[in-house]
Amino acid sequence: MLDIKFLRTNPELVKENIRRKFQDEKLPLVDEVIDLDKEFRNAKLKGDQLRAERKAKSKQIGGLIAKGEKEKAEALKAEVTAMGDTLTALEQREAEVDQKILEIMRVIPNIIDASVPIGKDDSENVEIERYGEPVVPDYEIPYHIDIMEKLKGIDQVAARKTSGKGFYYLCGNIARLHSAILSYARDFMINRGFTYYIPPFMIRSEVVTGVMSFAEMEDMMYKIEGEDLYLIGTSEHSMIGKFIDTILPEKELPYTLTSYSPCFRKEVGAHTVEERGVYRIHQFEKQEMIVVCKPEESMQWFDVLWKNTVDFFRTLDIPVRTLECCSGDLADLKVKSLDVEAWSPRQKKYFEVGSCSNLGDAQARRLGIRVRKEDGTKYLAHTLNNTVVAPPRMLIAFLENNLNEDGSIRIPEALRPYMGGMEVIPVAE
RNA sequence: GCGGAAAUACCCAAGUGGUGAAGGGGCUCCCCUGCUAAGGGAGUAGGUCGUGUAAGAAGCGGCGCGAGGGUUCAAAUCCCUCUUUCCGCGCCA
Repeated sequence: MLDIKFLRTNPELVKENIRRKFQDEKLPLVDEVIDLDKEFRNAKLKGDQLRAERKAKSKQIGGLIAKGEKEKAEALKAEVTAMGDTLTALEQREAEVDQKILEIMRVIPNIIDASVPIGKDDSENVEIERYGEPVVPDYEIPYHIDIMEKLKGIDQVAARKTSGKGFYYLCGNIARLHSAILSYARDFMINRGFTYYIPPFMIRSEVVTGVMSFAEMEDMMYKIEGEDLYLIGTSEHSMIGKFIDTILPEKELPYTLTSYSPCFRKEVGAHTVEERGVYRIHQFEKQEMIVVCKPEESMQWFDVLWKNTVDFFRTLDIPVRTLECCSGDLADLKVKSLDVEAWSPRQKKYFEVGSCSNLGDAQARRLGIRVRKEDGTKYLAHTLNNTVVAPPRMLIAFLENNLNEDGSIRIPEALRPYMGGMEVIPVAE
């Protein structure tokens, strides 16, 4: 979310940014919100004046009553009552316009970083760098579900019975592998100086509407019936929610946090749940990183964050590449974003396993995340987030890249301590 | 889950409808004093919005006493809903 003052003084810049994101349909919103802003400030000024008058007169009434001058008091009362309707109407309009402004400001995209490549959609994202050799072995790599089934590691039939499409039972060594990856990811991030968090898995609607739009909420969030609670779609929801309306002492920055949580998503909308597979599902688990820092440091942290993910995957012998989101593929709140993609030897292409974002001060402005300097002055923090790993999806890459010809799975050295020393997951009898 | 009590500033805390939300501690500045302690004086309601401006300055104004509504000429104060904390009981991995 942009600062309305910034928009007011730089409307052309904001429009140019909208064009660069190929959202021309939003162009009229800029002038519209400028007009609304004018109206709001007008109404506010008039309202303030009326309120000041009411306040002063009410005090006079008190004085008159104390002195016993009842008639004068009554006359004054009538005056204040008379201005009541005007004020009520004004206040209503004020609130209405304010709400409208907020709605529009939430839709006008954040100013993208100068380094973001211009492009319409994800087909124009730009590859930054590859890490590791994308190998295609000379034996066939089966679909990941088939690999898992051969290892007796998944039961989707039962999951459909108990929970429906988009759920899974992981079992045996695959379930253990899943947990091992998360534990390893946790320690990996702790070793890089991040603080480990296990957040609430349910949050109040107040927090949900803070971190996403109503449309997103409808399409993603599961609501608990009869409670004002929603299942989180990512730990970012509770981790950023934690900072809503807070003023942080500057000396405590940066906050570098890594959180684990299950994630629940309805996945209504453009993509639907995968019929067969664990690529897009209603429930998964994820290790995440969150950084809250000074504005001048956010780009450095951005680099640190995505490199963490790359390093993590490399220690598991999975080739990855990073892909920079072009302007059109960048979510409205983001200044800059990179996808980390893992190699799929079966599909002979890379696929998304993580997403690293710098939100600049937009999220902080929307949620009231401020920093107080030693001298007492305040500014908005910058926020960033990135996936460390989301195992069910990453298992696809893991299994495909570490599959032996006989169907067994190599366990990379880094992971062995978390698998009880196991070097290979053997084919089930 | 039930019953009771509570929520005011950095901390403690007064305030049951009426002019500027007491008082104390702490903190900041000043005075006094070989130094320190003690003492004296001044300041200290965050935050946010508007106005103002070269400016995120000064000044002025609105809102603001856990949050949101309501009653009233006027609400920290009265009413309703919610949240949180403490105490007691119940339930529970």
